Amino acid sequence: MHYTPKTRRGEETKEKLLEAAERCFSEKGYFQTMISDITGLAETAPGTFYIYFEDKLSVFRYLMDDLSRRLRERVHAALERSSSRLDAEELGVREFFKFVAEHKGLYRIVWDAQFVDTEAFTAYYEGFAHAYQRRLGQAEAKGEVRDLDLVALSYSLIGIANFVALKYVIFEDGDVPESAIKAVVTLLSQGAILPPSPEGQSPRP
Amino acid sequence: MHYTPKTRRGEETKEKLLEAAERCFSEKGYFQTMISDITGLAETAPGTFYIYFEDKLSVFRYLMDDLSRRLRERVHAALERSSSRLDAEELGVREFFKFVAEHKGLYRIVWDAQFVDTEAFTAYYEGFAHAYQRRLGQAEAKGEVRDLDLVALSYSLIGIANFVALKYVIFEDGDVPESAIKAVVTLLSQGAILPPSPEGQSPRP
Amino acid sequence: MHYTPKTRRGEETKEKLLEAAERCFSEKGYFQTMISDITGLAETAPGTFYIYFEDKLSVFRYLMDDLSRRLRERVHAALERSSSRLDAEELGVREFFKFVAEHKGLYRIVWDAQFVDTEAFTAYYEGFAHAYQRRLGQAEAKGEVRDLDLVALSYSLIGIANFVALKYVIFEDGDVPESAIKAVVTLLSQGAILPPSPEGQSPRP
Amino acid sequence: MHYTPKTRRGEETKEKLLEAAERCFSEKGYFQTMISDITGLAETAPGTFYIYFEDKLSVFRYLMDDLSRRLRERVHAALERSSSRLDAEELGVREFFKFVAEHKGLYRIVWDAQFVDTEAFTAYYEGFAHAYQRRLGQAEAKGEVRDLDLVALSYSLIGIANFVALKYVIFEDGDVPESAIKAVVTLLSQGAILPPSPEGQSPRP
DNA sequence: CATGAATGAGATTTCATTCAT
DNA sequence: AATGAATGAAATCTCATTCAT
Repeated sequence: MHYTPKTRRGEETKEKLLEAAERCFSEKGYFQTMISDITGLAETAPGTFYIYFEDKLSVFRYLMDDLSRRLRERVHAALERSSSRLDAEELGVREFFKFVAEHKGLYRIVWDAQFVDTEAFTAYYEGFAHAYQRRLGQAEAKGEVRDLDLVALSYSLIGIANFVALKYVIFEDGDVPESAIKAVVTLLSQGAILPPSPEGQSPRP
Repeated sequence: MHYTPKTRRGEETKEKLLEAAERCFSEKGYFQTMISDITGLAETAPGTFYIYFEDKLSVFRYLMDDLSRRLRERVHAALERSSSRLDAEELGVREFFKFVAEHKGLYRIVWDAQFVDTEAFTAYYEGFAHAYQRRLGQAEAKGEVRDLDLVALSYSLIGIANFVALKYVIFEDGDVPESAIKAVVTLLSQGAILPPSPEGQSPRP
Repeated sequence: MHYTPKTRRGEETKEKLLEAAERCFSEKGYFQTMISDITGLAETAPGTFYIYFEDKLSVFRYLMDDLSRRLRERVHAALERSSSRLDAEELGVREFFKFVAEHKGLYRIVWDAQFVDTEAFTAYYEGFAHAYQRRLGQAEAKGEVRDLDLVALSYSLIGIANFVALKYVIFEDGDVPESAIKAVVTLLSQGAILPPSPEGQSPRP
Repeated sequence: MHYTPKTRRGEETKEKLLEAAERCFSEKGYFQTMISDITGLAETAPGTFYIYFEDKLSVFRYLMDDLSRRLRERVHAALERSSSRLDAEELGVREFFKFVAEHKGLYRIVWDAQFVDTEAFTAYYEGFAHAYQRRLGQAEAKGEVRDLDLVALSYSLIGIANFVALKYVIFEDGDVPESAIKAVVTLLSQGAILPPSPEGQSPRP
């Protein structure tokens, strides 16, 4: 697979290349990143890249996997601290938003993956969704989740987290405000769209 | 802008090229689509492409705009038929899923847009979100929507629709089942994650 | 050779194409002029060009010949009116400057010719030079021209006229001032560079 | 600007490319020279050209500047050795003819420049003319040049040198004969066209 | 290990010319 | 006569990858 450096210097070079690749991919996307962009940023000669990596796709895959693993770990750790399913959801999205803000670049890479490496892209989301469905299933058994299509539900929840992050972190380049988190949690727990009441008065939750 | 054909034959050729471009982009993505793929599929000489379009980006933009316009029209028409906000949401997502299923190709193009044309990508979602926020605001005044951060809410709803479509239409290449639509509508109206019941069967971590 | 139009309309079209070609060649040069520039300016379809001309080179040659012929005629007519060789030179350069100013475009075409059609280019200048040498030879016999290498002399005189025109007409886009004509005539008749006089005083002509 | 090679090998390659470009441009002109002609002659792969130069125009400009600089240096050095203005003119044209003969290629490039790069073309001649005018002005103060329009005079002298070189070096592919140099020097110092004397005898200067 | 020059296949793009209408 | 769409050969340019030093 990847060449494993045998010296301290080699390790540093590989590290520099990986960091440079992450930045390039996240800023310009996979296809618009040239090897020379990466080696330029890493301040190495073009040929050096091929000492450590097979080719462009190989670094991309490595970064995808790395991203995916780190995100899972983080979210998983957050869930450990939760006392209820609703709590878990809130901690989960908070952690997710934090992760996205910290690794804006890596996060963007995922969007690019569908055409670079369709399988990796599918696997990424399906992996998340399956774990989610398992947890939702357990919670359902305990009466903490309504009896609904869990596949649809898991993708709905992933969609919410992704698009709220997209808006605040990617488009606005900021943090997700508390009001938004409250909106998400309320939507999850009570819904947001109310049936028309005959008298039209605002309902009490 | 685009060259406007002066004869029937020219019109047909331009049409063929647009269709070919749509198919190529949706199957291989923007960057992996070569002009020669497009002209090959359209069965024209390479040069013919340049009679009608400036370059690859120009066709891409055209398709993006076209997609956006058609989707809005469809959803808007659906909303006209709705009797309540909740009804509107249901009709809206149904129409959206139908559109995605019918134009799977065009829909995929949007995902590719962020690196091809960041502005167009942002504009696309922001356009949708604004319209959504306006409608939610009106519904809120009528007590049909909870008093929540409407920006976060609009992006949540867009996220739900997009990811459910991603799962069933793109990943599974099928239709969105009724059970999924029911899950979405229930989530919107009543929420899906319930607070731990007072009887307190303690959740297991 | 060229197609000869059989109708009034055809004649007009050919005329329009020739005028357009002249303007394009003179503004952008031969190689940078595209057939579509010419037909665009002439307001005809691209195909129409090929009804009247074999190809691009063919129009270029036509224009070169035309230019050459017209210039000769003009200069020749001027020389007819001259009473002495010196007079002829003055009238000749005046007529040349006038012609260049009136046909700035056509004149420029000549410069382009050396690479388009080396032979035409050589022929153009050699033609001029020969005629010049003949006249200078006659004048020499009459004691109106010094006994010098007439080939060198003819090219010197052509060079003077061309570069003075280049400066004032092409670079400055104006007319050649009287002072410049006086300088040229004085140079021709008395020279301009004086030997160093021991006392260093300005000489009297 | 241009890429600066970091190794001896790179330097050699750049040099080979420059020489090849010079030869191609001078033989076929700018527009008819293809990059592949240059790389073919330099015996490199097509892509190698783009390591060292941005594009065709960039090499052309480089060669123009180089030519101009070298010619100035040569002529300047010649003038240093002159004892009078007339002497300077003779040494100047001799040096010029020698330079043109040695660098026939580079010299031809200039003629092509007006459509390739109008500004460079104008700058080239204007640069020469200005320097010339300065020197003529100084000589005039010393009574070594007649009181004439110096702009016209400088372009006349440049024109003479250029067209005499054109004839003997470019057209004839030989050297400028002594008789031609004598003709030029005589023209400059005493003129060549004499006013008609009533008796028709050769005048004495 | 690192370098950076060289490669060359392949992509984009141009445009003179043809030809059916 | 005129049109203008279509052609396709040829030119420009890119960039992942190799390899001698």
